[in-house]
Amino acid sequence: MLSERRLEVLRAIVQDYVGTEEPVGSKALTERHQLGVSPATVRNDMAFLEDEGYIAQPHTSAGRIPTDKGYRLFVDKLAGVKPLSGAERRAIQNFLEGAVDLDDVVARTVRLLAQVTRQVALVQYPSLTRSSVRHVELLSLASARVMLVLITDTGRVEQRFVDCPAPVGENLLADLRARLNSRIVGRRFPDVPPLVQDLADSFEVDDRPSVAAVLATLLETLVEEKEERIVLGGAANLTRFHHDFPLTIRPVLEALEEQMVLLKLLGEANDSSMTVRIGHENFHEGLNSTSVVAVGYGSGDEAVAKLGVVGPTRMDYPGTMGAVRAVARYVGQILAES
Amino acid sequence: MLSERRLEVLRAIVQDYVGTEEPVGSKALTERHQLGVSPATVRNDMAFLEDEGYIAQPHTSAGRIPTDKGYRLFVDKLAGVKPLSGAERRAIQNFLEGAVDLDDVVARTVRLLAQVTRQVALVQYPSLTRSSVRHVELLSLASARVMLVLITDTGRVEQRFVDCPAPVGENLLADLRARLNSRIVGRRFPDVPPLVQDLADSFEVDDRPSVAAVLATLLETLVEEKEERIVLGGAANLTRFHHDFPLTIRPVLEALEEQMVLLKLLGEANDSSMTVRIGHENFHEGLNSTSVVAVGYGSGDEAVAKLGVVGPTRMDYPGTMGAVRAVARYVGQILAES
DNA sequence: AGTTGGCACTCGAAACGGACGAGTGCCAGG
DNA sequence: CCTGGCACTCGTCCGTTTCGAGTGCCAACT
Repeated sequence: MLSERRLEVLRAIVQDYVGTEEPVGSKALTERHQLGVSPATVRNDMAFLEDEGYIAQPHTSAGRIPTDKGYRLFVDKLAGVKPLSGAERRAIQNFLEGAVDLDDVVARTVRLLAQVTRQVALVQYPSLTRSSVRHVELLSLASARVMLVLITDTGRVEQRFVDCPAPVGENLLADLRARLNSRIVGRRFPDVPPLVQDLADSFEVDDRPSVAAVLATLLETLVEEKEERIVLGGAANLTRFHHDFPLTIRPVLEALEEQMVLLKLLGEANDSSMTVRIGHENFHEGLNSTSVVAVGYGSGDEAVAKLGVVGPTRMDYPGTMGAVRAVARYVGQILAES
Repeated sequence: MLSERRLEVLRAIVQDYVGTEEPVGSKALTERHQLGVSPATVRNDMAFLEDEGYIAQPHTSAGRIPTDKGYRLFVDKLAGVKPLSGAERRAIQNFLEGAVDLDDVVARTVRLLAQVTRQVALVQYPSLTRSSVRHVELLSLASARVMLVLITDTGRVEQRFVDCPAPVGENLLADLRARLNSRIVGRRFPDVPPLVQDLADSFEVDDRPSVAAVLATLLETLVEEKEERIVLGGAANLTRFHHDFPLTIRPVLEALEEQMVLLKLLGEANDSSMTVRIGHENFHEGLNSTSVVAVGYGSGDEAVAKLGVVGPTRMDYPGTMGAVRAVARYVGQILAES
């Protein structure tokens, strides 16, 4: 077990390194923090911390920098969540309240988050699988071509084209629309399939294939994963770190363009509590020197999607966590109002 | 006027510089191209070209690089549009045909364009102002709260919330929906306003304020500019150039995050023909060493939106122009089919 | 007039090398 | 267990040198 003072030394190292971005030595530490001991003692502690894998030195005769394990300990045990100032909170609220629709809420959120944290922001669209149905609309485009529009309680709209095996009349369409809505409006997506399973049977034999086609498309839309879109912003902030190596920025940019990767980054986070994944804890090369701070947000008690930021492992964790949490809360409020 | 050979020298300089990314000298030029003259002669020509402002030298005793003016001449007079290979064309077509809806078409297009050109790709959503109305749907959310859904012939869907001054019954809603659709379906957006101007008058006095509110929101949606969204991809390609200066990548990334800037970049392009804007011709600092190649695309004869790429001024213009044009054509085909 | 070879010159990039100093590990004494 | 002292390491900084690609100019040639 680490003694109280050694923990304190680790905390000091993390704080200084995050501030200066330079390896921190024993002398500088004692000068900038009241540890009550001499540099020599700190050196011993540092040697111990290094043996345990919490810190490392880039090269001999240089200062120490925290390892992923060190940051992990810092986040778990040593760091609180720094709340935002009142002014910042008001600014967030004002900015979000100007949004006109869901797209706008998401767009504003991502900009806001990038600006406040000065890092790369990720915002997942309210997930379909946790949403419920507000309305289903069917439109006739051509005789055998139908457009299906699905509206969720989070304000999201999905549309699909359906090619039916037989012509579909307006009466049939109206009938289907009415029955469909009466059955599934207000239902959660996962609950829908059993509710519509036998719906085709109640129609004329000739119409059943067409009805089945529409239903199939509907169910497909409900489970569609690819539509768990994630919006990204603040990529320019990447240039604030890595100032030496455009080489290191490359893989990060590439990773950020892969929706699948982003989904994983946010997706593995636990539902409501905040998740911090540090360095190699992200299962993706190229993100090995970045950390992800993510948290769920939602219109009510339950999280419907996630948002978060991606930054260097050497980030200001307390501040970032505070900002992420605050933004998530306000977005939740805004969504609840609409 | 420039002699034939001097033009040839300029072309050779552009080609070599684009290939090697290094200033090109007189000796190397004569070795790599059959100009039929000696380095000394080329030196004279270079001096002339420099006087005229087509090329410049980064420092004394270095080779020459083309200026913006030089690239301009190259693009206008010396370069053709290099068509893609058959294999590339087939790959494009296959990739685009897998799209399931408009969002998917756009997403695939931007990825494709970034991949083919190995640069940053921009794709503008089919513009609202050139679209026509396919259907308007009205849904009751709460007694005095209505959701308006507008569907365009390009498959795009816009939704808005409307807060009405008075409760809106289902009958009223159905009535309004029917009348609205009968008047404006199939119309171009700019033609809509006069068609609905007097619509409120034909309703009960009590209902008129609510109807007016819905109409107001509808008209607002029609003219909304901000929704001329532009999707961007391939930002990682930025790191292929600028390998020396992460300093230069910064402003570009920042500019690319501003929707307004992107709109301008694409928007000033002429309707159907291809536009190439080189270096300072882009009215935005930070994009002074980048060029934009843009072209309109559309489902029919007319362009409904633009797409293009952003790359360094030292880009392969013929190849890029060929790729951009090819992608635009195939996207147009795909849109026409759906 | 246009082209060519020769030549002196410029100047950035790369290689070299020593001084500097922050930082370390270790040890003996408090 | 803490502390001051000390020898050692090694990366960074900075001035110097070397090297060579490239240039401009000029006289000679066609």
